[in-house]
Amino acid sequence: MTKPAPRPKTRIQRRNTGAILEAALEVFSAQGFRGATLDQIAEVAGLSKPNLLYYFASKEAIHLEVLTGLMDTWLAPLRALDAAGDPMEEILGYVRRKLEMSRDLPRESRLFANEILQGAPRMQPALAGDLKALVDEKAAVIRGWAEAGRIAPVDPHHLVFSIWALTQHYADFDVQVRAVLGEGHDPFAEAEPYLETLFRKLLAV
Amino acid sequence: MTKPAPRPKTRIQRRNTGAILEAALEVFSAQGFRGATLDQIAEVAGLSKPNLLYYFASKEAIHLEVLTGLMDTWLAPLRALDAAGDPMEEILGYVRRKLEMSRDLPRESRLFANEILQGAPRMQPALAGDLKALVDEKAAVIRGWAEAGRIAPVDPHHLVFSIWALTQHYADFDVQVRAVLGEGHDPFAEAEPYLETLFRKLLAV
DNA sequence: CGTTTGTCTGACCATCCGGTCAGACAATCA
DNA sequence: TGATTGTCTGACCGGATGGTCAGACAAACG
Repeated sequence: MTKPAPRPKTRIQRRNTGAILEAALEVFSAQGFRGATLDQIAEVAGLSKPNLLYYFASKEAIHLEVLTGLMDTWLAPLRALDAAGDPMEEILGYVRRKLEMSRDLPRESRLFANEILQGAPRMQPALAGDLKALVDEKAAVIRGWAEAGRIAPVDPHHLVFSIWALTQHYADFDVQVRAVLGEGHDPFAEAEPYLETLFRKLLAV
Repeated sequence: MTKPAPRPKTRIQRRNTGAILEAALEVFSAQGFRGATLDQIAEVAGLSKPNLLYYFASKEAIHLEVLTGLMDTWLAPLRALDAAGDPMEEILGYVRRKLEMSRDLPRESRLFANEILQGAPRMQPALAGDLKALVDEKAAVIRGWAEAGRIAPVDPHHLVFSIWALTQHYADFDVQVRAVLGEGHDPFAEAEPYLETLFRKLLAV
């Protein structure tokens, strides 16, 4: 057979591509794209390097697949923001879900952070495309709430940025947060009420 | 003469070490430590690779020198927080200075972000040492203000984290912010009044 | 059972990259 | 001016790393 391995078809393919993507997430998120090596990923996945390259065309291809495969998960919390719900509870719920993702999926957060820090060389289109569309849509919802006087007037885009910044900070800069707090702290447990208060005050009419 | 080049002594040494550190900041901040190469730094600095290694012992040594050399600049805004000043104006001033640093010194911001994202392998001691000490000191000041009823009660450490997160986000995730906002926006100009409002509401008694 | 299709690997290659070194070249100064 | 000290480079080295390939091996299926 020729080189391009078809997408998950057989049982073995599903298992191995899954193991590779999981291992790649582990390694890429910890070392960045350039810092990660195929040998590391192969070892974590429990496969040989040539076997990785039997399933994926290149290191680039693995990275891209991890990135795109995680986009849906990553944007789900924002998608769940419901125009029909109560404004304050919807936004606070979004904050809470994002903070939980930072706590439970820090590798995903760091993976995206690494990519964007380097100028998003492999994600530029997705940012200006799907992401912008989604944010614009939800920003319109938030603007509607503000204009109806149901929350305080705020710039909806920068509100979203501030939610991203404040929640992802606890995943991306985890070592710094823990170093500054010292022993005996649970950053996420402390951040939750802090952020709830912050956004309640910001949005109260 | 032996290998270790003495610290800036002659005119030429000062000029070249300066050019190297400037070039290293440029390259390390854009590519991360692992992604940067000595050839790139040498080219940006206008020197040959062996000449870099005449002035610095290794790639590691250059990186460490850039990092430590920038710490003072980086922490200056927080150091300037004055216990004797007006609480609200002091904190808003700190926010403004940090945002200006994100705008004017984005390379420095990304350099630190890269380092911390990778687990701060070369900065752990500085974080748990000088940085923690400085933050603890200023946190005590803020706690004092809160207990005196001059600002609303807040967790001072997480207040500092939120200032870092919100301001550095505009430097570190610049491409994402610009992609989502689209053409015709000045992220920093928009962020300034947004952040001022946010912190005014958070801290108002 | 044999054939076809799919899975896997050891050995290998080319390139990149951090780092070395002998010695050329330039500045300084007695 | 000659000697000393400081600056710089071309050529080279060894290890790491992404990627290839011929063929061994296993599963599926008629």
